[in-house]
Amino acid sequence: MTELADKPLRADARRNREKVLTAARAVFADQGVDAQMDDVARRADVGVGTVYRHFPTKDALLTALSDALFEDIAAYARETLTLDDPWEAFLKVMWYGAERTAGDRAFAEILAHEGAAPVPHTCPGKQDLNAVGAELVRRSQEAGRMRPDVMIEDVGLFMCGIGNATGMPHPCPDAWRRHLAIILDGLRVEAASHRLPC
Amino acid sequence: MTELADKPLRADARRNREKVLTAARAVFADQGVDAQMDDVARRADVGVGTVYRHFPTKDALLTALSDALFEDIAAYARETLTLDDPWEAFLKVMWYGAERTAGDRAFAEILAHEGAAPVPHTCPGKQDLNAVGAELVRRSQEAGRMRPDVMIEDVGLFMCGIGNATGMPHPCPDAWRRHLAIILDGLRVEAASHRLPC
Amino acid sequence: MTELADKPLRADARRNREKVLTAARAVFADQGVDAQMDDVARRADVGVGTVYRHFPTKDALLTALSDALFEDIAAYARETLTLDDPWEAFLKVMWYGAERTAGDRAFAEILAHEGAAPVPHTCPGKQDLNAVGAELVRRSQEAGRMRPDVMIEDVGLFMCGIGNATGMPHPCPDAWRRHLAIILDGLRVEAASHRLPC
Amino acid sequence: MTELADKPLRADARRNREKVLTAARAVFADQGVDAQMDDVARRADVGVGTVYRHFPTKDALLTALSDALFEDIAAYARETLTLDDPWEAFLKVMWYGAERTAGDRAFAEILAHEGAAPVPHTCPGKQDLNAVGAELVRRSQEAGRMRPDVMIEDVGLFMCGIGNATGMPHPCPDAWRRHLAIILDGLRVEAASHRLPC
DNA sequence: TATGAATGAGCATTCATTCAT
DNA sequence: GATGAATGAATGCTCATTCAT
Repeated sequence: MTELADKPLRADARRNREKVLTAARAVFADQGVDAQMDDVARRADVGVGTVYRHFPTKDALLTALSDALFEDIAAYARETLTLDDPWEAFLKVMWYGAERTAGDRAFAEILAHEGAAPVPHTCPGKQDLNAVGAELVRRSQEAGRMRPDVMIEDVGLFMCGIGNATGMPHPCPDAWRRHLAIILDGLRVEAASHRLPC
Repeated sequence: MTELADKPLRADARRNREKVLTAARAVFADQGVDAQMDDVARRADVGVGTVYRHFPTKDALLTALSDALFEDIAAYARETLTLDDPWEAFLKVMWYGAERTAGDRAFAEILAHEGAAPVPHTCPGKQDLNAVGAELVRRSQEAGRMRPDVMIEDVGLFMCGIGNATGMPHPCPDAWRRHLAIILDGLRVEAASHRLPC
Repeated sequence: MTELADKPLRADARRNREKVLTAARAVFADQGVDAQMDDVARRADVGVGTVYRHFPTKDALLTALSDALFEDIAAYARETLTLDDPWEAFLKVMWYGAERTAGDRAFAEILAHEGAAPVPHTCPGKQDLNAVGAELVRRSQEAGRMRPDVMIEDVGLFMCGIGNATGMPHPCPDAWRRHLAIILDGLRVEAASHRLPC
Repeated sequence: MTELADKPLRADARRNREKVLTAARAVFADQGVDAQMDDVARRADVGVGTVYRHFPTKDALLTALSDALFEDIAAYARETLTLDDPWEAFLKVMWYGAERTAGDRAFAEILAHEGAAPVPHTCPGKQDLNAVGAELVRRSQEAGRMRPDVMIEDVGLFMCGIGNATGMPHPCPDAWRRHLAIILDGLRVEAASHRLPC
């Protein structure tokens, strides 16, 4: 009953939590948000009850997963802040984020339905990524490489588009790469033909 | 006994069919493909049976809705073929199509999940739009206005991205317009910084 | 509005009633009692409304059909009453009735579920057949050809058994003929090994 | 940790499975195959979900029920193989099987619609019963007690007939016993007046 | 009067979540 | 704590019957 007595248990619990998260990541990435909690449990080789012990609802699990992914991209982005060329840094982050998004069907779906999404707009990972992203955008614009009328919020739109482009019929494998390449070209100062609306 | 004689009956049915289509358009546009048939019926102010009389399955209804939208955009596109400037024509079609897509959550979802979609790849409206779209792309490229490495299939990706971007949190209303503007700038010959991958 | 004025209409109506009955006979004989009223209407080449004008419910239609079949068998049976040999007469009726039953899936099903059947026990055709059948049984027993412990009510059981035997897997086509042949042999005086129970 | 250790859980599930089976037996025996899954659940005093946990579809439940009944009769039949008199053995099995069939409306219906039945022709219980039944028939015929032109497949027809005859209006309770008695008399060598058709 | 479109209760099945073991 | 069986509201679809035209 003491805190020490719980420790071994907690280690066990943490291990289980990891098993659940890993399984959930695989299952949702593969089948999208409509995958079933039972599938997650089966893949984690635990009972559903255990999944629910760690994540009280399916939405909570999806949120944890998404937040971790946002956090991961944010961490990557933070590292690029040390690079000399902010535009190159921005490009790297976009390619990295798109790669992660394209590989995770549930994440792409969640990005897309942000309106009625299971994941709150304000989860920490997303906030983080927004902050670093904004800095990258600001520096790229200051360096005169990115068109000045782009806002950090626009970037979320790109990601969402990329994610959902996965799986669309297209003669090229990884067609999303073409999608992103065009967008990135459109973001360059040289590309701006008009000022963005709004 | 004349052909006109039985019109009244059909007129009634057609009126109801329109009511169903209108209701379905609203409900699915609003709630996406997971909206319920009962909601459609309720909104149309008819019984579910009536919905099913006109459209034998939910998928059939979704297909009818999507196909009509494809057809509508295709018709618009066909008109622009008479314009002198093919690039301007292409721009107009993109703006029109995006406008339609952005306002219809179900259509955007269907575009996005083309793989396992309820709507067959080969519905006539889609074929139509693809044909006219391809022509617009070809002419724009021949006129030296659109980067030559773009394929008609890429355009579907853009639409899908635009559609799913709707509803994302963004300080601008109609944020998708910014998304599209950037993409269109990225499509110009002047914007191409590298050849597209694949 | 006079009776005469209605006459032509009634002729029309009678013709329609016949069309419906004929179609219903074919449809129910083929698909059993679960066939749909719409199928009957389609086969009769009339609207469902017309079917319902002549027969207020599906059960009423099924009853009319069954009753006509009972009546038909009863008529056949009445003719055999003129034959010299009552046992031969009985045999003829059984073979005739079985033939009709085996060819009509709905009739067989209705015979089988008499308990919760759509058709009232007391429809005239059935009463008729019972009366003539009872006479045939009585005479056969008086002539010393049929075992004396058989009751007319037993005969209904045989028919039901025959009807439902149709369609069972069996190496012989018309396997029900074997079924009936055995039953008829079992009904002969010579066959009785014990008195029947009850 | 021993095999016995997780028995309690399984015991609980098995108890529920039994409850479902018992309820289903009663409900389907009473109302036939058209009885509803909700009724089964209500009668078993469990949620529908529980019924579906143990039997994935209604057909699977019906199959389990039928197969168990076939198996039960087959077991009974196997015991009679040790008796000296094969004809007596055959009679016992027929009476036993008929008793079981007469009390189960769904089973009788399934026997009758073998063609389009929910239960596969090849369920183990049925195969079993067929095998033992064929042996009983063969021995009865070798012993010169059963008419030689009877086939094992004919026996299925009798059962079906018996089962469906239940519930028909008849002055005797258990009228099917008279039906069976007559059939069995018809199967004796002495009863054969002609060779069976086909 | 005939038509067939409209109705809606009914039914098999699914799946997020709870809870007894 | 972990397990997985139990729960039951929800959902797509059917079909006997009604009723406006």
